[in-house]
Amino acid sequence: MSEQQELKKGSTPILILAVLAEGARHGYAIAREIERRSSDALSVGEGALYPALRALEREGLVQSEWQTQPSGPARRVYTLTDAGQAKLSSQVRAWERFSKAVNDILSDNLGGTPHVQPA
Amino acid sequence: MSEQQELKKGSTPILILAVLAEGARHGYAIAREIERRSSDALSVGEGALYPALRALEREGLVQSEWQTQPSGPARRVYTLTDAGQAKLSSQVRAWERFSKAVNDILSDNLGGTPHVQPA
DNA sequence: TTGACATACATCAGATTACGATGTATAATA
DNA sequence: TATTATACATCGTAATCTGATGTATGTCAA
Repeated sequence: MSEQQELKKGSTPILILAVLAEGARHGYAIAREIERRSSDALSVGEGALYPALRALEREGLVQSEWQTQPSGPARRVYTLTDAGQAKLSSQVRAWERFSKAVNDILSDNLGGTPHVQPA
Repeated sequence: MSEQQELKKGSTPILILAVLAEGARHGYAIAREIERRSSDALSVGEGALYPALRALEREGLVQSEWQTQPSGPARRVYTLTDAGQAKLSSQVRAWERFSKAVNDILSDNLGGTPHVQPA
């Protein structure tokens, strides 16, 4: 499947990778960070988050390690791998192409700058 | 489900509505138009197109009518309803919010203008 | 005339994904 | 004591996409 079609189906993995690019985090913190950075416009439910994290680890894009705390439950902390960083880069490019394509199709409804039609 | 979460799952309906906003078209022509207007960046396969059209009609967002041709197979021509036009408008706004939110999360990987951090 | 290709509809199995609920457990706060 | 927040995880259900397959018609080239 092409990366653009992956994006069409689910944006969760790219959002997780983007958050992890800033540094290692545990699952719950990733979800909160996605909400914070999108001003609560996006949220990844736990039923989507944990399966997605396991899939990313299975694909070698993230690594995880249990971390105990002096207080509170243990956390599984995720780190972006080199492969994950590379995947993020190509996914970001795919997102740019995808969102441009959608904007092109919606352009007449967006009220933006009119497009120049190729001859 | 919120409209933004609908977008996360599937962009096909909004693309179809946007094409139909320009005028009535039959299914096959809708698919070709989506490819054309996105410069082949997006395509809706037939296995996604026809079920999506039927769903849109079930929801009252489009209407269809069989049209015979002097030559070639009959076509089912779809027209946007008033409800469909209204839905398109709100979906376009939802798309703008959604893509902005994704861009906010990806911002550090996009190389665009840096964001001002709120105090 | 045969085959390939484009048009045009439609359905199906299989896979993926998301949602919402539920469950476990710890700790702080009211 | 009850609620809320943290933090993990799984499950059933629903929705959706892909790719394949099927039916037909029409055109065009070999």
